[in-house]
Amino acid sequence: MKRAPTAFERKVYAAVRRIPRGQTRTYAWVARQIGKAGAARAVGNALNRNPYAPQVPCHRVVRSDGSLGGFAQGPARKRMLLRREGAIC
DNA sequence: AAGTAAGAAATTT
DNA sequence: AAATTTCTTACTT
Repeated sequence: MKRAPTAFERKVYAAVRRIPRGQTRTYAWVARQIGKAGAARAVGNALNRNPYAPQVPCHRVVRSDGSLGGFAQGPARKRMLLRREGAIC
């Protein structure tokens, strides 16, 4: 299972990593930061295969509606992390 | 290389 | 809420 991190993934990780603790961003927001507005889905894909799990706070990325959407580790995990950061509380 | 399948979204009606 | 659209990666041929 070797996958080479592409430029797209790299940008996604960088953008998500920039998210300050206690705040959430939307997939569209990240997609726009990397210059691929509209690729929100692709962003989710990159996070799903994120080889930088502890580096990339994918749990800080939520949908535009404020819903958690999906999560590789489970939505419960995301909810807990966000609650701890006070992002949704 | 080309085509197909799937993925955690967003937008529009 | 349902249907449609859009982007990228991975697998298969």
